[in-house]
Amino acid sequence: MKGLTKRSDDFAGWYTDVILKAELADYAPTRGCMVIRPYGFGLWENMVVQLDRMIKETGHQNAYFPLLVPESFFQQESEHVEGFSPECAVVTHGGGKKLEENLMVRPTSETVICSMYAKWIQSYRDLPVLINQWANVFRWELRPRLFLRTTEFLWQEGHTAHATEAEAEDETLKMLDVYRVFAEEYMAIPVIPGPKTESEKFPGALRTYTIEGMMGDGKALQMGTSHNLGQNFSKAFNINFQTREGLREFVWQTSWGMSTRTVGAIVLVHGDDKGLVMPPRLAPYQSVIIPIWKDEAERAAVLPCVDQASKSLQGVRCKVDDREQYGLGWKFSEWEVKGVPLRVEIGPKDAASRQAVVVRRDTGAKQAIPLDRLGDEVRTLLGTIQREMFERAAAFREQQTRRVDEYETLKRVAAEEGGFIHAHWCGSAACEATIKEETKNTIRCLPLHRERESGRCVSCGAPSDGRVIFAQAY
RNA sequence: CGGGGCGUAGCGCAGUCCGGUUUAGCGCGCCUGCUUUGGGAGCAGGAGGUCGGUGGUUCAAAUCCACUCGCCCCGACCA
Repeated sequence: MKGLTKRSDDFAGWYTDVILKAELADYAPTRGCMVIRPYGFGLWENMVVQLDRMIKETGHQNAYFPLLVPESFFQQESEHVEGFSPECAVVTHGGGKKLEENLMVRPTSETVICSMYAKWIQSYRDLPVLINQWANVFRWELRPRLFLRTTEFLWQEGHTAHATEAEAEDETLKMLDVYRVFAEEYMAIPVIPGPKTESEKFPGALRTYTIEGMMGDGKALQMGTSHNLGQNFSKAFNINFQTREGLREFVWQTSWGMSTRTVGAIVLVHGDDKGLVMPPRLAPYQSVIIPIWKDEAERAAVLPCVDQASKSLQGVRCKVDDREQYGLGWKFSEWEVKGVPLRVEIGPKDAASRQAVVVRRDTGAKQAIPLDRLGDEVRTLLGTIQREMFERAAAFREQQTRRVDEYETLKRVAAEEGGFIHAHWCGSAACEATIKEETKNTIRCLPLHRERESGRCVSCGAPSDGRVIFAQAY
C-alpha cells in the first residue's frame, strides 16, 4: 500500500494510517469524535452479533436506557461522581431555555439504571435482574485516538442485581470469562484476566476485573472490564428487597462492558506493513474473488469459474471484485490493507485448469486449489488462519514478557524493551505510584490464575506472594 | 491542560525566511474519450482554490504583525 507508514518506523502513525486507508473510520468534524465507516462498522457488527449471542446465552436480556441523566442522580454515589465528573459533558439548555436541572450525557449508565432498579426490585423473587444494553457513551477525553479513545464510543454495558454477594461475584467472573473467550476465540487475541488494583478500579466499584491484551508494540490494552459493585450503588440508590425471611436487604450488583476500543485492538495486534489483518471469524469479508481477464474470450472462460467459485463459497462471507475500472495491483493492495483473510484469484490459466489461486493475507502463502474443492479448502483455511493468528499473537506476547526481580532491571526493561513485566509487588498504592512515576509502567492486573510464589516487592522489598503484570498501557 | 508541529484543489505537498511576471503551482485522485488488465496501466483533453478565520501594516499580503479556530504528535487523565 502506497503511503502507508511502516509499522516499525512509527507505530502510532502506522495505526492511524491503517484505519484511514482501510476505511474503518474517519475523523469527524466534531472534536474527538470519529465516523465509523461501513467497513469498520461491518466489523463491529460482526463483533456485536457474537458478543450479543454470548450475553444472551448467559441469561441476559437487552434493554435501553436514556442518554441523558439528571445531574442529581449522577451525584448520588460519591466515588462515582468524583471519578467521572472531569470527563462528563453536561446539557444546560433545552428548548431554548436554561434547564432547571442540568443533564449529564452518560459516561456509563449505572446511575440511571440503578434509579430504575430501585423501582423495579421489591422482592427476592425479582432477582436476579440481568440486563444488558448496547449504547453510545461520552467521555470528554483530552487526547483522542481513533477507536482507542474517542469522546463518543459504542459499547455494551451489562448491569445486574443479585440477592447475595457470592452471586454477584460469580456473575462478575462469569462475564469476565465471556470477554476472555470472545477476545481469544473471535478476535484471536490472547488476554490475561485478573483484578485491577485499587487505584485502577472503576469509580464506585468494590472490585474491577479486566482482560489485558498485548498490542503489536508491546503495550497493554484493557479490552474489557467486569465490576463487582458490591452494595455501593444499591445503598446510594436505595435498591432493596425483601428476603424470604422478610428482611430488607440491599442488592449486590455488577456491571461489565466492552467497547469499540476493541476494534483498535484488532488493528494493533494483527496488522502489518501492508495494513490490517482481519481475524476470519469477524472479518466483514472472509474472502474476495478477483477475476482476471483481458478480452472477451478470456472473460467468457473465466466468468463461469467465478460463478462456480462464488457458489461453492456458500456460508463464507465472500465478495467478487469485478470492478473494471481498477487494475489488479490496485485491487490486491486495497483488499490487503483492508485485511481480507483470503484472496481468490481466477484468471484464464486457472479457468483452463479448473482451479483458483488462493492467497492468505496473514502469511502471504499462495496455493492453487481445484474449483471443485474450493469451498471446503477455503473453510478449512479460514479456520487455520483464525487459529494461527491467535498462536502468533500468543507467541509474540510470550516473547515480549519478562520476569523481573530487581527494580533496576524493571526500570531498564521498561525503558528499553517494553512488553509485559511479571514482578512482585507488596500491594501498597505507594509502591504502585512510585513505579508508575519512574517507569511509566502501571499494574495491568493481578493475573487470576497466577502461581503462588513468595518474593519481595520490586519497589520496597516487602514480602509478596505472587507476581503482577506491569506494562505501559494505551 | 502543558510542550512540539501543521492548516494552500478531494488527498499529499511546494511556494512563506527575503511582500511585487504568480494569471497561486506540482504529484496523486476526479471527469470525458480511446487503448489497457496474472501486483497500484498509457495517451489526449478537462473540471476543481474565499491560500483555516478575523483584524492590522502596505501602493501591493499565501508571504509581515496581532488575535482566533481547528487538527496531528509527545506528556498528565481515561474503556
